[in-house]
Amino acid sequence: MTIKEVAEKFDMTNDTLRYYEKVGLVGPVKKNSSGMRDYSESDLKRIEFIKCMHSAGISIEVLKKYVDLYDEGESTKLERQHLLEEEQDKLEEKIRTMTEALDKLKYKIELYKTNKLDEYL
Amino acid sequence: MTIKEVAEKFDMTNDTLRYYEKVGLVGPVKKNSSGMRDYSESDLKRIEFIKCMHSAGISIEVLKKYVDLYDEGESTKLERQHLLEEEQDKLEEKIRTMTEALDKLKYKIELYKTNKLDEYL
DNA sequence: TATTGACTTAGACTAGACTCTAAGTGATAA
DNA sequence: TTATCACTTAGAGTCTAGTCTAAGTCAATA
Repeated sequence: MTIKEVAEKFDMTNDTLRYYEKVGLVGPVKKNSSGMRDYSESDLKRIEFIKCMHSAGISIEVLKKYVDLYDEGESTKLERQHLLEEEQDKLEEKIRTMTEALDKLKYKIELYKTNKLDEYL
Repeated sequence: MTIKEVAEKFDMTNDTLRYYEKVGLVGPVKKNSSGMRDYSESDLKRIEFIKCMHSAGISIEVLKKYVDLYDEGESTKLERQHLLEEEQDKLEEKIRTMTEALDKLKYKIELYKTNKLDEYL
């Protein structure tokens, strides 16, 4: 699969895909006889996982660490699990924070709708 | 209330408070006779609201726009409401995205725990 | 009185995550 | 066969949201 096709599939830019490869999140991606990237199935699966995790707010740095541990092999299994568990905690905390903010936002919108605004902001 | 006290109360830095004032999110904060900031109750309420919304991922730019509309007065009420409704939609979408990612993360951790990992990454 | 410490300002710097530019290569269409 | 187009690289530039620095002021303590 070409870089363009991958970019379209995952709705990201070619630049972002090359950037992910440069920092070592993906690949190195195989090149065809003309030197152009040809993404494999497993490249695609990595990209999907990374995109999903990154869109949830997990940093490139943390994802890179995970990928590096993965590439080191079996011996890092437990460390990888712990890394994921930490990210799970952070993610749950973030969702809580956002849900709280959402509630406040909804309350404020309610004030607007019922014309009961007399507050600061 | 001094800048230090406010920073402690909301767990942010003096620098961030000055930055918020510089971009017009808060204040202008009153100064005492020695030229030092003395935050009022309504400054504190703004800061609390802004901190909460920003921690949920609403950008400084959007918050600034809201504050500016607020300061323009009554006539912008409907526009402000619409702005908040848009942010509500975005926030709900973000929470959905993050919840999806969280589910995938939990599933992956389960694979680690039951030693069923045979996948990519 | 001298120094310490918390504040003030303007403005430079930083990190993270891209995003763009310039210069070049290879395959295909006119 | 020349032009066009999608790709390649290295490296520079951008944006957001701070964060830090330098130089200075003021009040309180040694």
